[in-house]
Amino acid sequence: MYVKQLAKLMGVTADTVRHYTRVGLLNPIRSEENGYQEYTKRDQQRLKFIISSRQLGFSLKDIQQIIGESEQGNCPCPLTRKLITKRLEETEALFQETLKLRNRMHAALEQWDTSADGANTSDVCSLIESFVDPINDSANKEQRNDD
Amino acid sequence: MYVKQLAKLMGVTADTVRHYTRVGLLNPIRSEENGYQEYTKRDQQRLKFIISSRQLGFSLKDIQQIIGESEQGNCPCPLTRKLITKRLEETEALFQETLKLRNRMHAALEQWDTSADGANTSDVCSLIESFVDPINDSANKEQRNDD
DNA sequence: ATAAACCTAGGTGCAACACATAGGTCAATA
DNA sequence: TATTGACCTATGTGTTGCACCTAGGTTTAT
Repeated sequence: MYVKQLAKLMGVTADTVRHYTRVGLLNPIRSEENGYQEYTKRDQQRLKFIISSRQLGFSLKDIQQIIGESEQGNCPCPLTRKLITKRLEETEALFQETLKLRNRMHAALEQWDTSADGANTSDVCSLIESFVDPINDSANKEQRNDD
Repeated sequence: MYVKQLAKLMGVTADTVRHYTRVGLLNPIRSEENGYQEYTKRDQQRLKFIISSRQLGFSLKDIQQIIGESEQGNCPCPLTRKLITKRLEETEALFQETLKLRNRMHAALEQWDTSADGANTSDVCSLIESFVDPINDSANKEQRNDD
Protein backbone atom coordinates (compact mmCIF):
# COMPACT_ATOMS: atom_id res chain seq x y z
CA MET A 1 0.00 0.00 0.00
CA TYR A 2 1.39 3.41 -0.98
CA VAL A 3 1.29 6.55 1.07
CA LYS A 4 -1.84 8.13 -0.31
CA GLN A 5 -3.90 5.01 -0.06
CA LEU A 6 -2.99 4.50 3.58
CA ALA A 7 -3.63 8.16 4.33
CA LYS A 8 -7.07 8.07 2.77
CA LEU A 9 -7.92 4.85 4.53
CA MET A 10 -7.05 6.31 7.92
CA GLY A 11 -8.46 9.78 7.35
CA VAL A 12 -5.24 11.76 7.38
CA THR A 13 -3.20 13.48 4.69
CA ALA A 14 -0.33 11.90 2.81
CA ASP A 15 1.90 14.59 4.28
CA THR A 16 0.98 13.47 7.75
CA VAL A 17 1.88 9.88 6.94
CA ARG A 18 5.17 11.05 5.45
CA HIS A 19 5.82 13.14 8.52
CA TYR A 20 5.30 10.20 10.85
CA THR A 21 7.54 8.15 8.60
CA ARG A 22 10.25 10.78 8.72
CA VAL A 23 10.30 10.85 12.49
CA GLY A 24 10.41 7.08 12.61
CA LEU A 25 6.92 6.34 13.85
CA LEU A 26 6.10 4.36 10.72
CA ASN A 27 8.48 1.96 9.03
CA PRO A 28 7.39 1.24 5.47
CA ILE A 29 9.42 -1.00 3.22
CA ARG A 30 11.17 0.50 0.26
CA SER A 31 10.11 -1.13 -2.98
CA GLU A 32 13.14 -2.21 -4.97
CA GLU A 33 11.47 -1.70 -8.32
CA ASN A 34 10.35 1.87 -8.14
CA GLY A 35 11.66 3.17 -4.81
CA TYR A 36 8.18 3.77 -3.41
CA GLN A 37 7.37 3.32 0.26
CA GLU A 38 5.22 0.29 0.88
CA TYR A 39 3.09 0.42 4.03
CA THR A 40 2.06 -2.87 5.59
CA LYS A 41 -0.78 -3.79 7.92
CA ARG A 42 1.54 -3.22 10.83
CA ASP A 43 2.01 0.34 9.67
CA GLN A 44 -1.73 0.67 9.42
CA GLN A 45 -2.19 -0.55 13.00
CA ARG A 46 0.62 1.69 14.09
CA LEU A 47 -0.96 4.68 12.41
CA LYS A 48 -4.24 3.92 14.10
CA PHE A 49 -2.42 3.87 17.40
CA ILE A 50 -0.77 7.20 16.66
CA ILE A 51 -4.09 8.80 15.80
CA SER A 52 -5.69 7.48 18.99
CA SER A 53 -2.76 8.74 21.03
CA ARG A 54 -2.89 12.19 19.48
CA GLN A 55 -6.60 12.32 20.28
CA LEU A 56 -5.61 11.86 23.90
CA GLY A 57 -3.17 14.73 23.81
CA PHE A 58 0.11 12.84 23.56
CA SER A 59 2.91 14.49 21.63
CA LEU A 60 4.74 12.64 18.90
CA LYS A 61 7.69 12.29 21.25
CA ASP A 62 5.46 10.78 23.88
CA ILE A 63 4.25 8.29 21.33
CA GLN A 64 7.79 7.48 20.34
CA GLN A 65 8.65 6.78 23.96
CA ILE A 66 5.58 4.62 24.48
CA ILE A 67 6.29 2.60 21.36
CA GLY A 68 9.92 2.36 22.42
CA GLU A 69 8.99 0.84 25.75
CA SER A 70 6.70 -1.61 24.06
CA GLU A 71 9.34 -2.62 21.56
CA GLN A 72 11.85 -3.23 24.32
CA GLY A 73 9.43 -5.79 25.69
CA ASN A 74 8.32 -3.63 28.61
CA CYS A 75 4.74 -2.79 29.40
CA PRO A 76 4.29 0.83 28.33
CA CYS A 77 1.21 1.42 30.48
CA PRO A 78 2.98 2.94 33.51
CA LEU A 79 4.74 5.37 31.18
CA THR A 80 1.45 6.13 29.49
CA ARG A 81 -0.16 6.92 32.82
CA LYS A 82 2.73 9.14 33.79
CA LEU A 83 2.78 11.01 30.51
CA ILE A 84 -0.93 11.68 30.37
CA THR A 85 -0.80 13.15 33.85
CA LYS A 86 1.74 15.68 32.68
CA ARG A 87 -0.14 16.41 29.48
CA LEU A 88 -3.37 16.83 31.37
CA GLU A 89 -1.79 19.45 33.59
CA GLU A 90 -0.64 21.33 30.52
CA THR A 91 -4.02 21.03 28.89
CA GLU A 92 -5.70 22.22 32.04
CA ALA A 93 -3.40 25.24 32.11
CA LEU A 94 -4.03 25.96 28.44
CA PHE A 95 -7.73 25.60 29.04
CA GLN A 96 -7.68 28.12 31.87
CA GLU A 97 -5.59 30.54 29.86
CA THR A 98 -7.82 30.24 26.84
CA LEU A 99 -10.88 30.71 28.99
CA LYS A 100 -9.46 33.87 30.49
CA LEU A 101 -8.44 35.19 27.10
CA ARG A 102 -11.88 34.47 25.71
CA ASN A 103 -13.52 36.31 28.58
CA ARG A 104 -11.16 39.21 28.18
CA MET A 105 -11.96 39.43 24.48
CA HIS A 106 -15.67 39.30 25.15
CA ALA A 107 -15.27 42.04 27.72
CA ALA A 108 -13.36 44.14 25.22
CA LEU A 109 -16.04 43.72 22.58
CA GLU A 110 -18.67 44.77 25.07
CA GLN A 111 -16.74 47.82 26.18
CA TRP A 112 -16.00 48.75 22.61
CA ASP A 113 -19.63 48.39 21.69
CA THR A 114 -20.27 51.69 23.41
CA SER A 115 -16.97 53.35 22.54
CA ALA A 116 -16.43 55.67 19.64
CA ASP A 117 -13.45 55.17 17.38
CA GLY A 118 -10.46 57.34 18.12
CA ALA A 119 -12.05 58.74 21.22
CA ASN A 120 -9.35 59.75 23.64
CA THR A 121 -5.79 60.91 23.39
CA SER A 122 -3.98 57.72 22.69
CA ASP A 123 -0.70 56.70 21.20
CA VAL A 124 -1.88 54.14 18.68
CA CYS A 125 -5.39 52.83 19.18
CA SER A 126 -7.79 54.27 21.71
CA LEU A 127 -9.84 51.10 21.94
CA ILE A 128 -6.95 48.93 22.98
CA GLU A 129 -5.32 51.51 25.18
CA SER A 130 -8.43 52.42 27.07
CA PHE A 131 -9.59 48.87 27.60
CA VAL A 132 -9.66 47.90 31.21
CA ASP A 133 -9.68 44.23 32.02
CA PRO A 134 -12.40 43.65 34.62
CA ILE A 135 -10.41 40.73 35.99
CA ASN A 136 -7.08 42.44 36.40
CA ASP A 137 -8.59 45.75 37.35
CA SER A 138 -7.15 46.13 40.84
CA ALA A 139 -10.29 47.91 41.99
CA ASN A 140 -12.11 44.72 41.19
CA LYS A 141 -9.78 42.28 42.86
CA GLU A 142 -11.63 40.72 45.77
CA GLN A 143 -12.32 43.97 47.54
CA ARG A 144 -13.69 47.02 45.80
CA ASN A 145 -11.95 50.12 47.09
CA ASP A 146 -13.50 52.74 44.92
CA ASP A 147 -12.76 55.39 47.56
CA MET B 1 17.61 53.04 28.19
CA TYR B 2 19.09 49.71 27.16
CA VAL B 3 17.26 46.53 26.39
CA LYS B 4 17.38 44.86 29.77
CA GLN B 5 16.30 47.92 31.65
CA LEU B 6 13.27 48.41 29.43
CA ALA B 7 12.42 44.74 29.65
CA LYS B 8 12.56 44.72 33.41
CA LEU B 9 10.54 47.89 33.62
CA MET B 10 7.77 46.42 31.49
CA GLY B 11 7.83 42.94 32.90
CA VAL B 12 9.06 41.04 29.85
CA THR B 13 12.36 39.41 28.96
CA ALA B 14 15.16 41.10 27.07
CA ASP B 15 14.71 38.48 24.37
CA THR B 16 11.13 39.53 23.92
CA VAL B 17 12.15 43.16 23.50
CA ARG B 18 14.80 42.12 21.01
CA HIS B 19 12.26 40.02 19.17
CA TYR B 20 9.85 42.92 18.85
CA THR B 21 12.74 45.04 17.69
CA ARG B 22 13.71 42.49 15.07
CA VAL B 23 10.24 42.41 13.58
CA GLY B 24 10.11 46.19 13.54
CA LEU B 25 7.60 46.82 16.31
CA LEU B 26 10.15 48.77 18.30
CA ASN B 27 12.57 51.25 16.81
CA PRO B 28 15.43 51.98 19.19
CA ILE B 29 18.24 54.30 18.25
CA ARG B 30 21.67 52.87 17.74
CA SER B 31 24.20 54.54 20.01
CA GLU B 32 27.17 55.75 18.02
CA GLU B 33 29.63 55.24 20.84
CA ASN B 34 29.09 51.64 21.76
CA GLY B 35 26.61 50.32 19.22
CA TYR B 36 23.97 49.61 21.85
CA GLN B 37 20.26 49.96 21.16
CA GLU B 38 18.79 52.93 22.98
CA TYR B 39 15.09 52.69 23.74
CA THR B 40 13.19 55.92 24.17
CA LYS B 41 9.96 56.74 25.95
CA ARG B 42 8.15 56.22 22.68
CA ASP B 43 9.48 52.67 22.59
CA GLN B 44 8.30 52.24 26.12
CA GLN B 45 4.79 53.40 25.23
CA ARG B 46 4.89 51.25 22.16
CA LEU B 47 5.91 48.22 24.19
CA LYS B 48 3.10 48.88 26.60
CA PHE B 49 0.73 48.97 23.67
CA ILE B 50 2.10 45.69 22.32
CA ILE B 51 1.69 43.99 25.69
CA SER B 52 -1.89 45.24 26.00
CA SER B 53 -2.65 44.05 22.49
CA ARG B 54 -1.17 40.62 23.09
CA GLN B 55 -3.30 40.37 26.23
CA LEU B 56 -6.30 40.81 23.98
CA GLY B 57 -5.22 38.01 21.67
CA PHE B 58 -3.82 40.01 18.78
CA SER B 59 -0.94 38.50 16.88
CA LEU B 60 2.24 40.43 16.25
CA LYS B 61 1.17 40.85 12.64
CA ASP B 62 -2.16 42.25 13.75
CA ILE B 63 -0.30 44.73 15.90
CA GLN B 64 1.93 45.68 13.01
CA GLN B 65 -1.12 46.35 10.88
CA ILE B 66 -2.81 48.40 13.57
CA ILE B 67 0.30 50.47 14.14
CA GLY B 68 0.68 50.82 10.39
CA GLU B 69 -2.80 52.26 10.04
CA SER B 70 -2.14 54.65 12.87
CA GLU B 71 1.15 55.78 11.38
CA GLN B 72 -0.49 56.44 8.06
CA GLY B 73 -2.70 58.87 9.87
CA ASN B 74 -5.78 56.68 9.73
CA CYS B 75 -7.85 55.73 12.71
CA PRO B 76 -6.96 52.10 13.42
CA CYS B 77 -10.08 51.39 15.45
CA PRO B 78 -12.19 49.89 12.65
CA LEU B 79 -9.32 47.54 11.82
CA THR B 80 -8.97 46.70 15.49
CA ARG B 81 -12.65 45.80 15.71
CA LYS B 82 -12.41 43.67 12.61
CA LEU B 83 -9.29 41.84 13.75
CA ILE B 84 -10.54 41.05 17.22
CA THR B 85 -13.68 39.53 15.76
CA LYS B 86 -11.58 37.10 13.78
CA ARG B 87 -9.29 36.35 16.72
CA LEU B 88 -12.25 35.81 18.99
CA GLU B 89 -13.63 33.20 16.62
CA GLU B 90 -10.30 31.43 16.67
CA THR B 91 -10.05 31.64 20.41
CA GLU B 92 -13.55 30.31 20.76
CA ALA B 93 -12.65 27.38 18.52
CA LEU B 94 -9.45 26.73 20.46
CA PHE B 95 -11.40 26.92 23.68
CA GLN B 96 -13.90 24.34 22.51
CA GLU B 97 -11.17 22.04 21.26
CA THR B 98 -9.21 22.35 24.45
CA LEU B 99 -12.32 21.70 26.48
CA LYS B 100 -13.06 18.55 24.53
CA LEU B 101 -9.49 17.37 24.83
CA ARG B 102 -9.51 18.02 28.54
CA ASN B 103 -12.71 16.05 28.98
CA ARG B 104 -11.36 13.22 26.88
CA MET B 105 -8.23 13.09 28.99
CA HIS B 106 -10.24 13.10 32.18
CA ALA B 107 -12.39 10.30 30.82
CA ALA B 108 -9.27 8.32 29.95
CA LEU B 109 -7.85 8.74 33.43
CA GLU B 110 -11.11 7.57 34.92
CA GLN B 111 -11.32 4.55 32.69
CA TRP B 112 -7.69 3.72 33.32
CA ASP B 113 -8.21 4.00 37.04
CA THR B 114 -9.94 0.67 36.96
CA SER B 115 -7.84 -0.88 34.20
CA ALA B 116 -4.88 -3.11 34.77
CA ASP B 117 -1.67 -2.48 32.86
CA GLY B 118 -1.18 -4.62 29.80
CA ALA B 119 -4.64 -6.09 30.09
CA ASN B 120 -5.80 -7.13 26.67
CA THR B 121 -4.17 -8.19 23.48
CA SER B 122 -2.97 -4.97 22.07
CA ASP B 123 -0.40 -3.82 19.58
CA VAL B 124 1.39 -1.23 21.63
CA CYS B 125 -0.43 0.00 24.72
CA SER B 126 -3.61 -1.59 25.98
CA LEU B 127 -4.70 1.54 27.82
CA ILE B 128 -4.67 3.75 24.77
CA GLU B 129 -6.01 1.16 22.40
CA SER B 130 -8.89 0.11 24.58
CA PHE B 131 -9.93 3.64 25.49
CA VAL B 132 -13.36 4.52 24.24
CA ASP B 133 -14.22 8.17 24.00
CA PRO B 134 -17.65 8.62 25.60
CA ILE B 135 -18.29 11.58 23.30
CA ASN B 136 -17.44 9.88 20.06
CA ASP B 137 -18.86 6.57 21.16
CA SER B 138 -21.72 6.15 18.68
CA ALA B 139 -23.91 4.49 21.32
CA ASN B 140 -23.66 7.72 23.24
CA LYS B 141 -24.35 10.18 20.47
CA GLU B 142 -27.59 12.02 21.21
CA GLN B 143 -29.52 8.95 22.24
CA ARG B 144 -28.27 6.67 24.97
CA ASN B 145 -28.87 3.03 24.08
CA ASP B 146 -27.33 1.36 27.05
CA ASP B 147 -29.90 -1.40 26.94
C1' DA C 1 3.82 11.18 -27.06
C1' DT C 2 1.82 13.23 -23.61
C1' DA C 3 -0.96 14.22 -19.90
C1' DA C 4 -2.69 12.95 -15.30
C1' DA C 5 -1.92 11.16 -11.13
C1' DC C 6 0.92 9.12 -8.34
C1' DC C 7 5.57 8.76 -5.95
C1' DT C 8 10.43 10.44 -3.94
C1' DA C 9 13.78 13.43 -0.87
C1' DG C 10 14.70 17.44 1.04
C1' DG C 11 13.80 22.07 2.25
C1' DT C 12 10.92 25.95 3.90
C1' DG C 13 7.16 28.24 6.51
C1' DC C 14 4.34 28.91 10.47
C1' DA C 15 4.16 31.76 15.92
C1' DA C 16 6.38 33.85 19.35
C1' DC C 17 9.65 33.69 21.45
C1' DA C 18 13.83 31.03 24.33
C1' DC C 19 18.27 29.80 24.10
C1' DA C 20 23.02 29.34 22.35
C1' DT C 21 27.28 31.19 20.09
C1' DA C 22 30.95 34.21 19.78
C1' DG C 23 32.17 38.24 20.63
C1' DG C 24 32.46 43.55 22.19
C1' DT C 25 31.63 47.11 26.27
C1' DC C 26 31.76 48.99 30.70
C1' DA C 27 32.24 49.72 35.66
C1' DA C 28 34.11 48.21 39.85
C1' DT C 29 37.35 45.76 42.36
C1' DA C 30 41.77 43.35 43.85
C1' DT D 1 46.14 47.13 35.75
C1' DA D 2 44.20 42.98 35.13
C1' DT D 3 40.29 40.68 35.82
C1' DT D 4 35.69 39.75 36.90
C1' DG D 5 30.86 40.21 36.18
C1' DA D 6 27.16 42.10 34.11
C1' DC D 7 25.73 44.06 30.39
C1' DC D 8 25.40 44.56 25.21
C1' DT D 9 25.56 43.02 19.91
C1' DA D 10 24.05 40.03 15.65
C1' DT D 11 22.85 35.87 13.97
C1' DG D 12 21.33 31.32 14.12
C1' DT D 13 18.89 27.41 15.94
C1' DG D 14 15.14 24.87 18.54
C1' DT D 15 10.36 24.35 19.70
C1' DT D 16 5.47 21.59 17.56
C1' DG D 17 3.11 19.16 13.88
C1' DC D 18 2.40 19.24 10.18
C1' DA D 19 1.41 21.91 5.19
C1' DC D 20 3.38 23.28 1.22
C1' DC D 21 6.93 23.77 -2.38
C1' DT D 22 10.71 22.24 -5.52
C1' DA D 23 12.44 19.39 -8.78
C1' DG D 24 12.26 15.33 -10.36
C1' DG D 25 11.09 10.03 -11.34
C1' DT D 26 7.09 6.34 -12.22
C1' DT D 27 3.00 4.53 -13.81
C1' DT D 28 -1.13 4.32 -16.39
C1' DA D 29 -4.28 5.67 -19.73
C1' DT D 30 -5.34 8.04 -23.92
